[in-house]
Amino acid sequence: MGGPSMLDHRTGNRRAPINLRTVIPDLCAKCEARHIGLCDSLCDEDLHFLANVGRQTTIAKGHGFVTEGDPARHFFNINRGTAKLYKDLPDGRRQITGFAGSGDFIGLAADTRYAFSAEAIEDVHLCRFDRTDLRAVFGRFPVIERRLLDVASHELIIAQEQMLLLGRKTAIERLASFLEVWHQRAAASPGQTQRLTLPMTRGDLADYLGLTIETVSRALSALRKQGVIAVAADHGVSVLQPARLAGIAQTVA
Amino acid sequence: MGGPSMLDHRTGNRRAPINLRTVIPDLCAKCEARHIGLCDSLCDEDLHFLANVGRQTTIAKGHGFVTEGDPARHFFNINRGTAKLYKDLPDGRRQITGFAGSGDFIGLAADTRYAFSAEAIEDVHLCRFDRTDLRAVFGRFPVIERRLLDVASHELIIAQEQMLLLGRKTAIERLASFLEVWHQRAAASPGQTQRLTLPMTRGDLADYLGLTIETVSRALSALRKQGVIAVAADHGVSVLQPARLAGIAQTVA
DNA sequence: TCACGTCATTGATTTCAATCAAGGCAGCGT
DNA sequence: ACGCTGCCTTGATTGAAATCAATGACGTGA
Repeated sequence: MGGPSMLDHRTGNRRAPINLRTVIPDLCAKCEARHIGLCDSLCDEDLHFLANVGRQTTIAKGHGFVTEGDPARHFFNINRGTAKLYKDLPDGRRQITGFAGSGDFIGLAADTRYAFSAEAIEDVHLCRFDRTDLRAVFGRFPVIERRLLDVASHELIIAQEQMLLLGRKTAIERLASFLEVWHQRAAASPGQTQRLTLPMTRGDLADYLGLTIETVSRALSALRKQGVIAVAADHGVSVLQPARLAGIAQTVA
Repeated sequence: MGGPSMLDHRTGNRRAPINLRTVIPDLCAKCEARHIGLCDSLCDEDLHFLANVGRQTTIAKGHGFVTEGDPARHFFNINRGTAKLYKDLPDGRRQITGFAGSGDFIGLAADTRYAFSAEAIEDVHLCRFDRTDLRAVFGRFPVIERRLLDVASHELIIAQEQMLLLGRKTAIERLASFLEVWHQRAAASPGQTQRLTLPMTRGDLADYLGLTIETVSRALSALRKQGVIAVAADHGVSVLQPARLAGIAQTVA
């Protein structure tokens, strides 16, 4: 205790990039007992502190766990599964603002009340913790606050890209853009190359892309007939021609 | 030096809300010499530090000062005037992702490169500073980093609201939503009650709402014919029936 | 095995906003 | 005064996606 690495995590001046996917689950110290990883060393006091913060929870597929307008008491970090985040209009129209998967953080877009609703589209394992506790975490580990600002900035970039999609792209361009993003994400993680398994239904896709179910289906068929993708029964999609997909998606660079 | 207020701004534990509109311009210490206001007291070292950070600049109406894809070297804080932030597709389609006015912060939605372009739609006075300097500012005044996280969170909320607008609202609902927001904002600041002067052209409005110029014009005419608003020549709009406007806008709550 | 509900695909028709087109108005420089 | 340009409005027509409609595939439970 008191060594240089100790100082590091307190000041937040650590050089090595810290991935939130590893940082935040470690806050669920009580549940998963993976205390180390936040930084090189933690003192007993830190461990004791972390042991009382997060709370591991499981949300069954199809169940909501955040409701727009409710007091924003919690933050969430997803360990496994996928959730959809959405906003509804009084007459039932819905806009899905994003899908949150493993490692993703839910609850940034909230002031005193949640600005969105959230529902599990697969069984979701997540770590829940109080906003008040989070404030204490910031005080103790400034690097986390810095990291959250980076996360928020990145989400803003994504959001602006989605505005471009919703405001100015055609149906087929929207589908291609979506597949492009998920293809990139899948390719980034080591494993299979071009085969994707999308966890969401056509309805979710429609609500995400600002279209109807029928138009999503037609756009997928169009891409399939052009030989750009292959569609399987189990929500599986194979990207056969990534370059053409990117071209259709109007990806700038 | 060393008093309680000193401790406050160093630890960022100040209770009173700090408005970025007052905080960040003060970083332009060299230009405006309004050093006090960040917190109750600053030591000589702080003043010297602040005197070398921001740089006051003026951007003439119609001129761009951020280009999407360029290395993101600077942050900006607007002191006066309005800028539009936008993304373009290769074929010229444009989506304006937001308008930044007095006190607003530009540059959060950037990683190593800008994810958007920015152009002044009025003469803009802004304070420019380097991202590298900003990092040092964070180290010295943690309260600013905390405040920036709040700002980013709020922008995420706005962005999600805009996704709902672009993905699911009709033309007239989009116009009404836009006027509703600007009406609220204007009403919040003391002064005139219902009269707005919009700084942007119909074209900008169209690019912001995901419509065409003609459709924006028609929607404005429709609202005018319904007696909800009155439209003046100089981009002036008076909200005559705020409640009906909100109803048309499908504002949830 | 069958009935039922959910989800997806495809076709026919309608509709809302885009496009095409014309004209008005204000500012500006010559 | 004149023409010019940029900006806005309004009308006529077109078009892309929504809506309406029918059908098929799949999983589940009786």
